[in-house]
Amino acid sequence: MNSTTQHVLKGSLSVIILKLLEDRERMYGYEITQQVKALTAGEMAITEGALYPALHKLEAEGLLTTETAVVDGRARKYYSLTKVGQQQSVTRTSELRAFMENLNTILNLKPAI
Amino acid sequence: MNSTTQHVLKGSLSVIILKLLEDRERMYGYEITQQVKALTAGEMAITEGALYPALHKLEAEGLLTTETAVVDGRARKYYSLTKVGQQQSVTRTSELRAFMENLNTILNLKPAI
DNA sequence: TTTCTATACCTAAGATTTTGATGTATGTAA
DNA sequence: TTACATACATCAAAATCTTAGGTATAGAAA
Repeated sequence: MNSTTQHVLKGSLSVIILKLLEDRERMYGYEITQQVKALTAGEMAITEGALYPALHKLEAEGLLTTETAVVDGRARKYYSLTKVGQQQSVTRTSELRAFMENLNTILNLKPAI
Repeated sequence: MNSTTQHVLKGSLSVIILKLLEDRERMYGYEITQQVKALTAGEMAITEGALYPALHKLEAEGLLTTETAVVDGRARKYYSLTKVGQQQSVTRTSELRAFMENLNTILNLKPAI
């Protein structure tokens, strides 16, 4: 993962989490890290030190709920969207899209040279 | 400016600066803040507290050079890309584009519902 | 004349957030 | 029995931004 990706990823982490949960309904932390890697052919990686605090924050804000389960002898903590979380997912996703359009305007500037 | 934009903007600030300088060759700080507002119809705003430290950092890294001038009685500090800065602008811009493609893959996931 | 707004630079304390390391524990394959 | 993948989590240090403030000129408005 290059450093540009690393920096921009920070700001979009919570939106990515919300959107993945919109798609899957129910995911656990480790699964999220693997899913992001899979969807981006390894170009994006979410570290655990960033992921878990972000999940806990979203939970504290009331956007996620959790339920724990033991699967194959290992504990898993499943996260899913609350009603507010679903609304926020829609809102923030469209905000992120709008941001990307603006960013594209800048990236597509033709040099005066 | 919404909070999603605010968060994602952080990570892309330096690339935006580099790209604007690729387009314009020579800009001063205040001009950069105004140009970003203009290009994004006011949806993005770069605060001075973020901009100036970022410019100084890029200069310290050797990507930008400066020259000062007095225009209409006011001091201006013009920034322009060094050779390394030009290369980095190309590199980081393409990294940012790649990031956006990956992000789009995630944002375009269809909910299982 | 004074005040406000726009232009133009900048810093600094505090807040937020991430990195990178570390810790715990189980299952499986070599 | 060693190593790796799975699975949770925390924490000190580092990085970075926000918010607020400071300095200064020019022009317009009151």
